[in-house]
Amino acid sequence: MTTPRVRVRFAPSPTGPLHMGGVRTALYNYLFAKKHGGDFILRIEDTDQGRFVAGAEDYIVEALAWCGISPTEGVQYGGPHGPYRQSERKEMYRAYADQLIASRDAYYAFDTTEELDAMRDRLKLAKVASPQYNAISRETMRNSLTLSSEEVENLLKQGIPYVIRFKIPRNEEVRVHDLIRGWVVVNTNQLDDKVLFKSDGMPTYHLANIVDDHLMEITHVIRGEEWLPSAPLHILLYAAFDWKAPEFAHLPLLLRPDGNGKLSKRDGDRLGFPVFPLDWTDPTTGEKSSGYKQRGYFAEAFINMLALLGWNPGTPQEIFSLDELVEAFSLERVSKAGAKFDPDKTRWFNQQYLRGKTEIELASEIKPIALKHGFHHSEVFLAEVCKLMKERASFIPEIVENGLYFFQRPSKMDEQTVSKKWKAETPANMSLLAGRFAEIQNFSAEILEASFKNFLAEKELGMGAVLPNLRLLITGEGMGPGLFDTMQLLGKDECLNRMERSMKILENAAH
RNA sequence: GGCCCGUUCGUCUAGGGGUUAGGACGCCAGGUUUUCAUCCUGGUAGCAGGGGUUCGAUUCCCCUACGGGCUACCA
Repeated sequence: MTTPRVRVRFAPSPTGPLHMGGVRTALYNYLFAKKHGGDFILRIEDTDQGRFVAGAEDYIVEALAWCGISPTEGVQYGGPHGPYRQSERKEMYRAYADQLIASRDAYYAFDTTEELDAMRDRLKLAKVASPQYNAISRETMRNSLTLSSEEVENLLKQGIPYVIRFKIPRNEEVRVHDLIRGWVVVNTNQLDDKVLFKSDGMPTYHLANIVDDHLMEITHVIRGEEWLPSAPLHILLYAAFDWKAPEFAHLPLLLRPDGNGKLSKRDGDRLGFPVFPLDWTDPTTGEKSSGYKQRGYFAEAFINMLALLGWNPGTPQEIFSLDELVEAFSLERVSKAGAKFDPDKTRWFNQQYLRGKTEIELASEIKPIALKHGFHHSEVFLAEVCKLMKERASFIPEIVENGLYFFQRPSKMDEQTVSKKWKAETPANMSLLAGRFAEIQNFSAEILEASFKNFLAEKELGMGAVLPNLRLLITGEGMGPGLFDTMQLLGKDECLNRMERSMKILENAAH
């Protein structure tokens, strides 16, 4: 007997943008598939027509693509097990529901919403621990178990709306084996007769999921912990169809950074970090949410951070490329407890990746940002800026935003530096310095520095008294990268121009 | 409420019957730097509580507490 090829799936519903928790689930599926030389399938579970959100599917596909998680088969990718959108598989689910009716594992239920509510209220009043449609309460409801076959026939013929419910057996132990948690045992008395097929002609998640996983030959179901309570139902469903159930692995949840509870979009807004991979605008409300990509995060850093939230390689290594993650990944090293998301650590990861880039790579990254500011500088110039700013930025946009003076003349002088360093005798010294710089032919950092130091020696001045003021005139700031490097990049004419201009600004401000 | 899952520094985590309980992020201090950042060195801080089992429990078992998830004709 040969072990079947590993096949996993990520099966989101298109009800909105893909949350970073969803990205992590997709990532773990992808890593597991690649690790075992298997397939990663992207399936869209759009059986709830009421919650369908336009553009959500495209968002999911684009977000995964940005992350470098590419499905072997799936929606918008194609493959031999298609279609991969459940709404397009609608017809086939009905036959499976009928099969369970025929085998008496499922039944028709004609109860209205009002009747269901009344039943639950009644049970609540009777202090029943968990009021639900189950082996006991179904005896009092209108379904094909309580109604005569003629009545059922009649109702069906009349077109009375109905659902198909799964008949959960009474008082049986269901054992679910979870690759992360071990055995989980649940008594069927805790389970209710789940609706498998809705009155609108669509299957529910439970039916569609099991049927598709079977038809698509899924070997491992890796999904969020929120699905653990319904795993026993799924086991029962596989048994009813007489299908071999896949292996299960329920992933710990991603928790909010402060307090408790699972990470939500609200937390991102409140604490100022994205919860989505890409920007998203809600098509109905127009509400905008920012994404990691647009905030300047590298996909590799984002993925690296996500991989280590709930999994660890068992070695001190923290920086992993996607290929390295594939190599190192194993479900055994996934932790059981939920993990709080840490925006600071995410920033650190991004900084590590930024460091790893060459100046040329960074230059092409900042080009569009510079352009947005109206800066049309050459790539050579941009690369020089990146070289000077690289160590002082965690995000790509910071290179431009914290170094605006590379692109434009400063219009105001940093107040703190002015009040601390700018003295009565400073203007005279600055003018003298400008005169020295004007004589320099080869305007290089080395020569500038030498000239500057000569000046200090002659005037018997300290570095700390003069240099901050020179920086102020050139950049308008009290801090920044090596000043002589900055000046070399800006060039002689520009520097002299700035010195004169900035001194005028300071002069005017003094009056 | 019921059922299920979980609990090692503030956070992510390693470890596992005998360890000075290790690392990373953050934070703090010192050094380097004209400055800021980087970098280097060091520091702070943790086994939820109570019972067992054991020569010995943070590690195994039970209980409690706390946290989370589920409890729809949503996924």
